[in-house]
Amino acid sequence: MALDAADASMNPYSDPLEKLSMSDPSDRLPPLNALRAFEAAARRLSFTQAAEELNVTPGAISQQIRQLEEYAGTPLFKRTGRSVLLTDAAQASLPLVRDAFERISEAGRIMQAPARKGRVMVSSAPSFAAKWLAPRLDGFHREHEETEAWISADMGLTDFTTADADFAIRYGRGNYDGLKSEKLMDETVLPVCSPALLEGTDAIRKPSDLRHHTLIHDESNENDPSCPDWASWLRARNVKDVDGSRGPRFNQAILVIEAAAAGRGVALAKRAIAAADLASGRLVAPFADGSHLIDFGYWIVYPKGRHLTPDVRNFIKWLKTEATNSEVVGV
Amino acid sequence: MALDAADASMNPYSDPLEKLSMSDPSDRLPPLNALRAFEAAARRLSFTQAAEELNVTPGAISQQIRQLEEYAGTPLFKRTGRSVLLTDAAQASLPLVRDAFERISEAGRIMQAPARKGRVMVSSAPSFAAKWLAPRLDGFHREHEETEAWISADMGLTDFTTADADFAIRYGRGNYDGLKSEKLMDETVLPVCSPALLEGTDAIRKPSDLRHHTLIHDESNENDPSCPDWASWLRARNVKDVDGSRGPRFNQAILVIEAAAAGRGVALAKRAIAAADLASGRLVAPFADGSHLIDFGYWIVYPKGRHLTPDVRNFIKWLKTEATNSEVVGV
DNA sequence: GACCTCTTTTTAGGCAAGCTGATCAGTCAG
DNA sequence: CTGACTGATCAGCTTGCCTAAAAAGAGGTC
Repeated sequence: MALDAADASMNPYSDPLEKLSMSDPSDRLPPLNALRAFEAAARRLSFTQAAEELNVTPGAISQQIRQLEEYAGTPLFKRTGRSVLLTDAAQASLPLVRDAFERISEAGRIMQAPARKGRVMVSSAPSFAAKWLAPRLDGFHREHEETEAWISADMGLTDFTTADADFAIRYGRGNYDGLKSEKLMDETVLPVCSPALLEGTDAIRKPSDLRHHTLIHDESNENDPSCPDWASWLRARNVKDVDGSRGPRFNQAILVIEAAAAGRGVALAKRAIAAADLASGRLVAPFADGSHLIDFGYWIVYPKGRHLTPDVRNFIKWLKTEATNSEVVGV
Repeated sequence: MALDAADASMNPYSDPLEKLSMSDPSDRLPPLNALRAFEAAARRLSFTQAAEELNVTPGAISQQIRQLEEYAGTPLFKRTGRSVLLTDAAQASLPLVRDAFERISEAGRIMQAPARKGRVMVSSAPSFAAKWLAPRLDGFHREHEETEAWISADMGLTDFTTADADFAIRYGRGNYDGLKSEKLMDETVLPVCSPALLEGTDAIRKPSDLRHHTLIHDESNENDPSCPDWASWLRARNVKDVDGSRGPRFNQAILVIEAAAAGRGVALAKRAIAAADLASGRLVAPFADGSHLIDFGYWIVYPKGRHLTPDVRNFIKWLKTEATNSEVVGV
């Protein structure tokens, strides 16, 4: 279908202009590695930080940017000595560059899919991984013998641009920029303690009995205003003669659980994290009505546009079933 | 907002799995240059052709593909000895890769926009460029002194992946895969000849007079069934005693025009290409009702998603005005 | 079945891109 | 002014990438 091959070349205009259409095709695309430096530098607005991110020296970034500016024929950064700013040309092209790299990253994952077959890699907060996820993993493996799950327990937000987890389980409100999230389950907090504390002279039977016991505090909930601390829990139950502020504090849910299980006192613990120990009898919930639903919950999170393999989808499906069961059973 | 920085690391699962999340981030993205080789090889289904396209040897492509396959951990091509086929992994990732490169290409253009300011680069068929576009260009330059137009007269389809024209003017039906097209103007064919042929003993006054003259044929219209040749033109006018098949044939519209202007005979010419010579009196249209509207026309064409600079938009606007004027005036 | 042709692959070797490390230069705070 | 931070530059080295040439397969042909 050479539709306009109709006309041919011998005309007075083709000669002096030929070099335009004949410009070396290899110049058509920007230098790709330079683009990566550009993207990082533009995102951080700092060559130094871009260099750290890409594990090279600032000099390397500087040269890559210069190369790209030679390609563009125009500056991409305004150097102000102390910091760098984007020029209009850079600003205008950046979204496309970023988008392109996201696609390339996703394409890379898809290419690797066959090699990863039978493997699901999940990133999760350590406490949740240890106390909720890990104990259930055998069940998944029994259902899906061909699939092995790799759990990566990470602190902090999972950065999907550098981590290579298939998805993450995050604790929060579910609103994550640029990420798709599906609710896994709600969370509730409730008082828990070692069964030993239900016996003896200071046996715990009602909230006011707490005055004889150590209160263990979980500071990992600072970001969640809906999550009660001991003070507000006691206030809600009209318990006046217990000081809700005393007692040890831990910044990790798992430490709270372990301290309570060791009999050090009564903790206001997350149900999901305490569940396994409640089931085994290592911990007990002394009050029937102690539970308190909070705003934060567990979410299955992955980048928008990510293609999930069948293995991953199976795992997520299983996770949701487990979550539903554990909520129904109250464990 | 370290939402799930709540939990920390000391748990039995973080150790053996740490290497997963800690995998070198530089491995996250596929090797970019290898990706370009992959895209070309996948499109052509041939390493050899991909090598030609990228101006390298087949060996280079082979190595790049191997490198990418090492990254993917799985083959991307099935080598059948005679040709190569895509594996599922390659097939699945290809659309994303292609998309990414389109964005990168577009980003590159945007980066170059400031350097190209004041320049509009148009690709057009040689005949149209010489006979319609070039004569009008002065008018554009008078209206937009700050903008210079560069005309690239190319045979064949403009390949926007290698050419760096801002847009192309194509002759055809306007349906081009993956390209956006806007109608510039229709085309009609009509008999034209040198004014000398209207005088003397064999002066042309009515179609049947053509029997005394040479018929010049334009073979550049083979693809357009709606475009009449001399035989069908004569048949439509019930002229029986003229042999519509005799006479010289040219495969380029501009040669047809020049032959007619030189007095060699009567040509069935495209109005747009003949217009300038008709206006100057170098050519005349011997018959009042000789025109015949055809299906093919002139289209302004550029890749979907291309960002047009103000200069380019001005030029296109001017082109459309010129086209409308020339159609109204019938020139 | 031997041969021919058209592939991709595999080597060794060379060139150039890219990085480093040190130095220079500009900006800003104290 | 000085110290601390930034990016720019340069020489030198490393490494990625390409070429050239030969090799290995797969069809097709005589």
